[in-house]
Amino acid sequence: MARTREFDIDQAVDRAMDLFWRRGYADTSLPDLLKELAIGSGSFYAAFGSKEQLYLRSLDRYVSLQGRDLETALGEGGEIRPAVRKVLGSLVEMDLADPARGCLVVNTATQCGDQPLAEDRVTAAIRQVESLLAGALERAQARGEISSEKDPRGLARFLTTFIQGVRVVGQARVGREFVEEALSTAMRVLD
Amino acid sequence: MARTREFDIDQAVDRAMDLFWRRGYADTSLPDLLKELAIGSGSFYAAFGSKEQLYLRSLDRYVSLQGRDLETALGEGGEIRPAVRKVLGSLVEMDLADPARGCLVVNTATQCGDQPLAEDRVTAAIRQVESLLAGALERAQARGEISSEKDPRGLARFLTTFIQGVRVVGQARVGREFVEEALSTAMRVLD
DNA sequence: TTCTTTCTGGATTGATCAATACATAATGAC
DNA sequence: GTCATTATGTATTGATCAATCCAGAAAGAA
Repeated sequence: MARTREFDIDQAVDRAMDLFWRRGYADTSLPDLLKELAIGSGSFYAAFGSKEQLYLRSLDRYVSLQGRDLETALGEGGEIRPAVRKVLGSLVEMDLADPARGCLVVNTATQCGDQPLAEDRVTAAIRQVESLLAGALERAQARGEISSEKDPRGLARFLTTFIQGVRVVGQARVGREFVEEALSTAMRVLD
Repeated sequence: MARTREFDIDQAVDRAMDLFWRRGYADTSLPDLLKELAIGSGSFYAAFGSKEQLYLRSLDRYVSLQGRDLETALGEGGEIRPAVRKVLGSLVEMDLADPARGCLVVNTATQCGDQPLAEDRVTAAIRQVESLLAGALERAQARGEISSEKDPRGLARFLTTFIQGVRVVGQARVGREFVEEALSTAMRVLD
């Protein structure tokens, strides 16, 4: 039998995700990654194939975690309006706490202009957010929290787009008040 | 006296802006720039100092052009609602026509995480959009097009944030219908 | 133990990067 | 024409990049 791997692959992906998130694809060099993961280049290529493949894997991990969080926030059985408000508010808090990060999906969308594999993942991630929101809005409408005249899909698409805007403006360091006012105004489309 | 420059600096900045816009900062190499501008490296460094300086100059040019367009679209004396709708719609058309481009300001915000000079320009660009929108909304409110109960600044900040979201989602290739529905829903905050 | 297999990490590869050096060309002042 | 000055483009620099090579180490099977 062969020698066993000395590091945990999933944990390494998490660390790589964090580094790519903070510094972007181009500004994260292979030496940076090797140092962060505390492995040598032989182990790196044996485990991940290439920098690009690890990036895609990190992105998948990010989308998975993000989706789980959103699903939890929207599925707790509470009212839809405070739930959505809380989701938006937590994005603002994240941006204020660490403006350099932003959203890995948004960063990928604007950085990897012609990488088909990355593009597909970005599209899927946006669709995932739309889908989770639409489901929650439909359930809220069935419960009578949202007027039956409203279109849950349109609302979901609006919120999905607005969320991406929040992630961008959050990186622009315009201050809490700016984003909070935008957020409060956006919430009115649910009325 | 000295030899005269054989190329037009402003035109070169425009071309560089276009290239940076399409390919991003990291993926635009110096040879790429030299080929696009049709100059040698000597001329390049004499005229622009460095790749980074030319990028900042290109970004300034972009923000200036963008601001002028927005000012024109909002200042033509027409009604505010069709004007805003037209601004948003033209962004959608741009994204559909050339999804790889997106918005140079958004791309800068998400790519240059720790470049103070770029950060300041991003912040200023967002504030510029906010300011132009707030002015137009105030004028519309004075004209009675917008309820006096509404807060123009809050509306402007909302629209500014939403616009950034449109630019991101436009790059995500989710299709025209998605963005159009988001846009129609967003317009309802002006009612 | 001996063998096969896989992991490990330092050394190395060739490519490419942004930026500089430098010889030459062009310009107007004199 | 002569000269000082600046533009131009090629050749070159040293650094850094992602990726590969390879000798040695660790593991279980026999």
